[in-house]
Amino acid sequence: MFKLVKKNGKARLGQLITKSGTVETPFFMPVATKLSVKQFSTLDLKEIGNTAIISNAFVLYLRPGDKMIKKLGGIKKMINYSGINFTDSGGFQMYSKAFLISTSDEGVLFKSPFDGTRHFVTPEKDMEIQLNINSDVAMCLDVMPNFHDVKKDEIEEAVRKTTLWAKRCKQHHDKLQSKLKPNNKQLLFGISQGGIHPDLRKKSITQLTKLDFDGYSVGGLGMGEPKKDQAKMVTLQRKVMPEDKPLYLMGIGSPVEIIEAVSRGADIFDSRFPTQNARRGTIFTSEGLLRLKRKAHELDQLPLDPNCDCLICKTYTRAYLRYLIMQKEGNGYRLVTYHNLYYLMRLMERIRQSVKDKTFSKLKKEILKTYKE
RNA sequence: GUGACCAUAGUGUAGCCUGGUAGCAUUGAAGCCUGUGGAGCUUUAGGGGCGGGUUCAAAUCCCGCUGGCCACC
Repeated sequence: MFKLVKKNGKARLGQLITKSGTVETPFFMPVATKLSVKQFSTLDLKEIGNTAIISNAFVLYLRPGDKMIKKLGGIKKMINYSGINFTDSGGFQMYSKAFLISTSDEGVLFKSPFDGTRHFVTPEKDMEIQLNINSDVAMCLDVMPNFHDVKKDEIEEAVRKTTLWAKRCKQHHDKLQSKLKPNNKQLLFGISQGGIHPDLRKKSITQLTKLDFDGYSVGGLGMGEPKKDQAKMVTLQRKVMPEDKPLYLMGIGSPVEIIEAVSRGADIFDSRFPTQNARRGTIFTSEGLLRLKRKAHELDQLPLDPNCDCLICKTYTRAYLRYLIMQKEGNGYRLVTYHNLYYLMRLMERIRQSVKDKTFSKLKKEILKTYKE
């Protein structure tokens, strides 16, 4: 369920309504593959005003097992997080040789990176896993080729398979859901593929929209494609899909790309970008990127971001945080993760507010200027 | 005092026996990171204590000095 509340240009303010509650869009989800944002707790998430996270159905199926999570009452009860939760299908893992063995029209053969055991996952099976886990929003099992070392005809083949599987996901999901009460239903999003080829991408989205999903994701991007092409795919998808459905740009989490995508009608984002960058010393600030590991900050008494009012900026100096990161102290990773996610939460908040106030373009200009070059 | 061992990049080390481009880790510098395998990748900078000998050629073999370390007295 989605309600479009307001628009400013193509930027949208909306509400995503799930069985665990309603959250305002646009929003960003930190990645919690194994039911935990790395170095972060659900208490921290609540404190910074985070409203949604995404975990990974395939990884959870391997450990601790979807049936185990079902016994524990589903994700929501198990981790006691106040926000809503998405699960990714595991399609993204096809990008990783550590997981993928082969795919066929029937499904995908994965190996467990934990113990090497093999698992054949069909679209139907994937839906069952995600329903056992009982996330608020499930994702279709898609086929994600690495478009850097793959020819166009292989991307076309991925689109074909993705559509085929989307159909089977939807049918099986409907069947499983039919037994549930209306206020207890899991949402299901389709995922488009097609790399950065407009014709393939358009074909993919068009086919998906016929299946009537609760939302539509742009998949397969955030892999080093030119920013222009990424933006083009968002524009294209927004144009083809229904306006009263949310557009989820998967895997994108840099401030500039988020605001560019919002300006083209994207509503939902997720990425490891802010958390991974934090751990590696790249900090988001009101003055642009801060490279914390530079020696120039060895004695730096300033906070990470002088204009930030997060607990970390109010408490610690760059010098101390730099030292902790250099020492690879777990606590240091946590502190910088806190700031980067806090920064992104505030950005999303400002985006929503600016759509309300009709000042989105001004905000976009400010963010682009901040991260110029 | 006597004897043994050691001395290589900021730091920690490999090579030495069987002379011939000095390798690795970390640190420094720059960049990358986007539906996360618990912290990665790429590029780059920086070196054989001092003096002498042997040799076409010495981090490598020999002598002395200096410094360290251990044992004994």
